Amino acid sequence: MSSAESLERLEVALTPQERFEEYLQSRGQRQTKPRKFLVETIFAQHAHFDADELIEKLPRKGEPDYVSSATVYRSLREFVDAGLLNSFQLDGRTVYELDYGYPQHDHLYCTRCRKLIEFRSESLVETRDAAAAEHGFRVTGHRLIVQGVCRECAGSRRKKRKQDLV
Amino acid sequence: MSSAESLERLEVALTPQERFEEYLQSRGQRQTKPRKFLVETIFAQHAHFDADELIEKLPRKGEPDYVSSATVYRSLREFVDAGLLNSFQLDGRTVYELDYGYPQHDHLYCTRCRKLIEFRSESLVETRDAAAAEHGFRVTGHRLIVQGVCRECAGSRRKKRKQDLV
DNA sequence: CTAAGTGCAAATCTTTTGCAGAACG
DNA sequence: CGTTCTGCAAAAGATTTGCACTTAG
Repeated sequence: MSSAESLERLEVALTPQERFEEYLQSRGQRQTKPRKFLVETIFAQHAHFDADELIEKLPRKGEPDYVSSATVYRSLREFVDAGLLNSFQLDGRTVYELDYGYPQHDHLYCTRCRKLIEFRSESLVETRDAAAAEHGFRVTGHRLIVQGVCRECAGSRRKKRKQDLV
Repeated sequence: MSSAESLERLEVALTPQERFEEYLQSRGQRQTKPRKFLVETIFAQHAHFDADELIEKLPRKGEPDYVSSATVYRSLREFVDAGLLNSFQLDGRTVYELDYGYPQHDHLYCTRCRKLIEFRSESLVETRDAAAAEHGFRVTGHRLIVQGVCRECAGSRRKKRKQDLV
């Protein structure tokens, strides 16, 4: 999974597992071994990850607790739906991050080392709402990614690489 | 191509064709019939579009000026590189918009009708830069999409659809 | 001429889906 | 027990790529 400068975790009433259980019950769905195992694995660390990176960390086919990738993909969507995870697109793939128990934030994306840095900005939300209001637009959320070069990469003065995208 | 509330076009010294020609020359690449035709088609209107929508508007196989989709994809990337177009990800696909000759802006995305509304905000950029500065991050650009419901859709009180994503 | 560009078809990559058997409640 | 889930493999959708032929300069 990718490294990332992270924000503090918040106090929450329920554990992710409990919260997910509520979600499942409310929809007549079942608490299963793969789902439990995935929630556990994902919340065992704070990091951004995509489906593939998650699958890499899981037991392989044949080993105990193996989960097929179809189930991984299906579960990730449920977790987003349940409010456990957030997702967004980056360089073509879907990136997930912990949402439940973490404050709303945005990202700085270093195009050199591909690191995602989280940051909070109150005024950003205000500006967003003001702009939306001018268009009679009712905001439900937003996705902001600021591209650039992080402190570390800027320090080690390397020349721009071809991969510095978008 | 999708409808969109649009911003004014700016004054620019070169036409998109000329600008692209410069780009090609600077890299020892060639001005070809397909490339010329694509630039012409794309800049003939202001709209957001993806590769597939563009291909739909082009002549079919067998007709004059037909361009293979491989070439469409290849060219779109060149146009972005050349600064003619901008691109971003939306609902899984790559969306393009005219960049050369248009002011920098962000988007409101209506999750009901899928319309993209452009808006400008000076303070947004300032806020972005301030936040980035706190992390010693050198900004090269950003991508912001504000999700919600546009005036028209909010007016015609329809209930939320399943597709109201992220 | 000859390097760059194009069309075609096949290959990738990521994610989704149909289905038969497994497992919750 | 009746559903809901899962694993498997195949499908799908978007984009890329290898290659032989075409074309711009």
